[in-house]
Amino acid sequence: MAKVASLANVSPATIYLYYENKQDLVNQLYIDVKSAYTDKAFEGLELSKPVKRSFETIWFNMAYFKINNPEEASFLSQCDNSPMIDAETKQAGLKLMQPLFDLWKRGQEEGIIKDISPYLLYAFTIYPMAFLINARHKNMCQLEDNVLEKAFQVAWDSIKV
Amino acid sequence: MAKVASLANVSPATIYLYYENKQDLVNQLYIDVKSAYTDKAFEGLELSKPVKRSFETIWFNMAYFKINNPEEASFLSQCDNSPMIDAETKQAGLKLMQPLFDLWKRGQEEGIIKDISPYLLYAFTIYPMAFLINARHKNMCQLEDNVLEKAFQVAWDSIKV
Amino acid sequence: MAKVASLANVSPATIYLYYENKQDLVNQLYIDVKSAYTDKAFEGLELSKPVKRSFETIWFNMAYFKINNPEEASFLSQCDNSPMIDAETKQAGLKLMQPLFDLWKRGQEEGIIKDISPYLLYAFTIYPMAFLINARHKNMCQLEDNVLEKAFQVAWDSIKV
Amino acid sequence: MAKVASLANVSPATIYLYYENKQDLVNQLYIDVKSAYTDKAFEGLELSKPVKRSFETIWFNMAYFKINNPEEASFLSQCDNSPMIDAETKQAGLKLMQPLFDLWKRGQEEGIIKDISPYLLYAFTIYPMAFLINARHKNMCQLEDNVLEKAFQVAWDSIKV
DNA sequence: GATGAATGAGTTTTCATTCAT
DNA sequence: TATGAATGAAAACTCATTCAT
Repeated sequence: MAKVASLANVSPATIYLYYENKQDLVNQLYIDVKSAYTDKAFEGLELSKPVKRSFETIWFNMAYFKINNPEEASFLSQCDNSPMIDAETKQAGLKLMQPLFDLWKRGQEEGIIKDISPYLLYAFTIYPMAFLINARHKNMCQLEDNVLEKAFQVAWDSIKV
Repeated sequence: MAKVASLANVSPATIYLYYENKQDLVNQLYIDVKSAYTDKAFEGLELSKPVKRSFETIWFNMAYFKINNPEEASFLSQCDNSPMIDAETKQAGLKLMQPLFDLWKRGQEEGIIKDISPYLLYAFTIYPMAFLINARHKNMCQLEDNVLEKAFQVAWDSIKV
Repeated sequence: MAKVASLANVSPATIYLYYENKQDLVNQLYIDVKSAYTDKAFEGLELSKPVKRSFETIWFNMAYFKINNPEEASFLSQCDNSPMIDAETKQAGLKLMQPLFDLWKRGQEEGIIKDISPYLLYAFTIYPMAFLINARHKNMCQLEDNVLEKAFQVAWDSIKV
Repeated sequence: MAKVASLANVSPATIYLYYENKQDLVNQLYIDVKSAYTDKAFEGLELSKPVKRSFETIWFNMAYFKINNPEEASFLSQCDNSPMIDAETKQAGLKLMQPLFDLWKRGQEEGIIKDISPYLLYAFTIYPMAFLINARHKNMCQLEDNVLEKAFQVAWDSIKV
């Protein structure tokens, strides 16, 4: 908290005017970052377009957000894989993904996407990005545009009927 | 460290006879758990069998390890998504996966598996399990055997040619 | 101070327009509550009545005040038994008891009350109430009217000649 | 806590090896001081002696303890009149007074002491001492031996049949 | 007169680490 | 090898007080 205060050029006590405690600060930050992420994700989404097209848009939006904002991406990935965020807040974070879940449902109704739980769809198409970004960040793998194209192909192959 | 010592029925000072400091303890623990995980993963692996068969064995071995050892799985997932483990140690952990990488290479040479970086293969077939186990742990999704079968199908579809 | 301000629907800064600092606020509050207490104590007092009669009136007035205003009673008792109030203010509080001291003096002149320091008289007849109210508050003892009558009897027996 | 640590010539952290937290420290201290007090109180008590004699012994023991240990006396009086000690611990403190309660019961069976609750007996004979010691400490009243004798007389008159 | 926002100087508590034995 | 006892340094948090508006 002292470091956060110092970065914000305020006294530690000031933080407590806006957040109940450290946990509350982290929770709210998580929601804020997740919102920025999903806002970007659904940017330029036209629901009149075919399901695959829309999914592609969302997928690349997410990928570019993570590539362009590695700190935010790393923060979200840490939060999602640890008990540092309480269940309630995580649930609220998931709700922000609703448009994607709706799209998948439409895809399933159209017989384009496998009829499986959204958790599975998420796990195999969106969640893998975190790993790739992480690896990229450590210079362990490149993510040029053609690799990204391939990655999307893999994601789509995994859930298309 | 005091809590670890207490759980081990040992004085805190004793820990420092075996580990240089906390970071060292965590690093070694990471390698130990990762070893237990990969040991299980490659159990019963017969390289004479076809690539898909072998991959299936490994995949289910991994899944069952995570389901049966949720604390270990959660620990590994936390480590892999945070800076708590240093890069060097993470690299050492990855090396333990070598047999899987070799198998994939063979699959690629046989024209069965997509010709993409092992990072992509890992990201889309193995990494997603962490999300599912996590979701399962929070009672957000079930992982009965038939769901597991479906999940494997998704994983395989993502990387098969 | 923030909590006090909030309960008063006022900004913390506003408190400092009326009180120099926290100590001053507590001091003034002490005098205010003590005044309310002694005001009640001497209510309906007719000095024409015999000493014992008047003392009885005062004693029961005090008892009922404490029973009906447990928060005020507890506050006074805390103040009187701690260094939180400065000596000067405590002295001022004692002065509010003057009518009782005068009554005792009269009783002593009439040879009805033991010829001892008013501190002793106070200690053995008034001060004990604090203990009883406290005990009552913790459901450790009842204080129905007949118990109160007995208590007064005890108090009177202690100082009557 | 820092001040306590400093007085004890230890680091603040050391306190937490012996006490869970500040509340626990205060609670244990309360019990310790109360024990020292009651130990003194019942010193030289011979139950073969008559009730009044025994009570006198206890009463003066208590008085001298408070006179000789004003800091301890003040601490106990602050604790007993404030919510700083939790109910459970206060109850434990009261149990240390058991021998006095037993004596009173005997006195009541012998028809020497008024047949009233021990809370009343305590409130009117023991509790007043706190006030006197306090007043003495502020040079508001003297407590020479003859005053003490008088005070005991008052106490005894209040509860004797 | 009133206040919203801020804070300096504290508070209690934690924790990785050490060292004499 | 093992440890009980200790701690320096820092953590999270609190609170009486101030001041520009």
